Amino acid sequence: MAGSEYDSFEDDTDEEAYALDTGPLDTSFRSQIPQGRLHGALAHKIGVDILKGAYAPGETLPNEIQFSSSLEISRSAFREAIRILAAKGMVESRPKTGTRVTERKRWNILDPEVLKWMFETEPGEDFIMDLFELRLITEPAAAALAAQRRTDAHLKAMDRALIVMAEQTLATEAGRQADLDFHDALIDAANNEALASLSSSIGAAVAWSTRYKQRARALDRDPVPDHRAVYEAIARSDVNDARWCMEALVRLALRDTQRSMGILK
Amino acid sequence: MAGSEYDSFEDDTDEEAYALDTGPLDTSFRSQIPQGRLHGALAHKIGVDILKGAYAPGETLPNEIQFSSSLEISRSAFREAIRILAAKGMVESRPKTGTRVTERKRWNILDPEVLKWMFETEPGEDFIMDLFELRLITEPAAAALAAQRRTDAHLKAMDRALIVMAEQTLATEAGRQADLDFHDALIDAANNEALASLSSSIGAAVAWSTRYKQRARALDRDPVPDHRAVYEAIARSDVNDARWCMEALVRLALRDTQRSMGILK
DNA sequence: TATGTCATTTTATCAGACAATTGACAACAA
DNA sequence: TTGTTGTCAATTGTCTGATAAAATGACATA
Repeated sequence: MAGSEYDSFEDDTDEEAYALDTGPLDTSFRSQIPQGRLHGALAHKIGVDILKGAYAPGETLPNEIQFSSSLEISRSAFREAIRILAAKGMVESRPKTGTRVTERKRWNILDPEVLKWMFETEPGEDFIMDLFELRLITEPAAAALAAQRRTDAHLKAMDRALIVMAEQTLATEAGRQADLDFHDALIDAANNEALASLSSSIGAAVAWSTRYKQRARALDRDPVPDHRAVYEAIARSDVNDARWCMEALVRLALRDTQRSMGILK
Repeated sequence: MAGSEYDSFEDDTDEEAYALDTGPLDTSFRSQIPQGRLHGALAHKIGVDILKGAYAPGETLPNEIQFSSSLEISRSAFREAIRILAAKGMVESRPKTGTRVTERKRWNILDPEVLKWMFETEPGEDFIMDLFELRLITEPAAAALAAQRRTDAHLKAMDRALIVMAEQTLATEAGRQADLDFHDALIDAANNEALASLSSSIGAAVAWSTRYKQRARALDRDPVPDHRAVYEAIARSDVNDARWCMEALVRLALRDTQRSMGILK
């Protein structure tokens, strides 16, 4: 598993986190150890710029000729990048008028990539609250469904993940992966494709943010007991307790995230 | 408002519903009164084919040269279409290996376009159940939040929409629009951007399906009383009742959808 | 005032070339 | 045998430059 280095969800290296913001018209995204394809890297860059507000909704981008040549990139690669952003609802193109940023309401902010870009831009507190409020709605419900529908295989997978988490902690890549594995197994147990899509999008984005978390300060709290409690409730098929324990878990995660982002002191 | 005819979410005309399925390698999408851009139409076509299972996950599509020339389309337009699908997690390209359909688990099925494509393919009962199960989780929660946070302006907008619904019914475009307006106002009242994104994606797709619904058989049930009950609870700031009424509303919508799709007799 | 025509701007599409990546396999070495 | 290295070929990726089509806004006309 562990994601082929080569897919549309480009694996960002840590270098990127240290990249200087040189404004919307630089070409640094090119020299930054050009990971992945040009169109993907460019979509990423413009997407993040839009999320940062460098281009406001309603604003039209420079036209293809100007923009692509100012970025020293071919029109085709540029257009493919724009196509990606349009597919995520962030821009809209039409002849004569040009390509303009759509109103924020229409952005697919639950798209995994958009969500990841969001967390790269140090999103506002209100957005983080919205996201966790949504998690607070869906995750406990998912846990409740999992408690009803889980099989022994699901329990086994969750248990395995918890063991790895316990010995690796979230400071290691393996530990974070185990955390994801736990949630994946839980979502799989809930047996709802739509819920799974939503949950894995958000989960991945939040997990991504924990990398910054860990960088900022080592977490003092041990995450295993909360997870274990959820596991036990699901193992007992205790629907209400599963719901409740998961709610507690998400609330703790929220606090950790707020703390790491300086919202709580 | 009412969506410019000219955006990446191409407005499909009714003609399309009558288009014959001529298999994956035809070029009919071109002559079908070519609505919108070629890349969008092609992404639509291939996307729907993937959802229908014409291309299975893991399968690699014909290479760019072959595929684009068999469709009598330029490579650039073809590539832009593929870029769109990749942005939605449905395919993955790499040199030498080609472009292959990704595993279903990675598709962004909550993307508004993907969802719309899904409903065009007469999705399976299990998918519809998953989707309504998710609505059953999120919509009552949204109604509860709306009951806490609504302003008089929200109430006014909802009331206006209900009046239009009452006099137009869901058989007219204006009536369906009023239905959407009601839910938009409700979601706006809930004041959660992430929840709004999710809810409007699903809501739009389901509303889209009601067009087929109406075509199949006129709905006997009057939808206004259920909506009115939700409205009143929100107006009273009665959180629990708002949640409960919305749950009832979604359950009724589920029954209608099942009925129209022949799942219930 | 309303309507139709037309020029202009911009994206959309096309064609064809070359570059870069990578998977497969052969050749070779330890 | 086993692992390493190198070569080849297939495919996507990128570039260039040209032409088509769409939509806006100005302008003429009724």
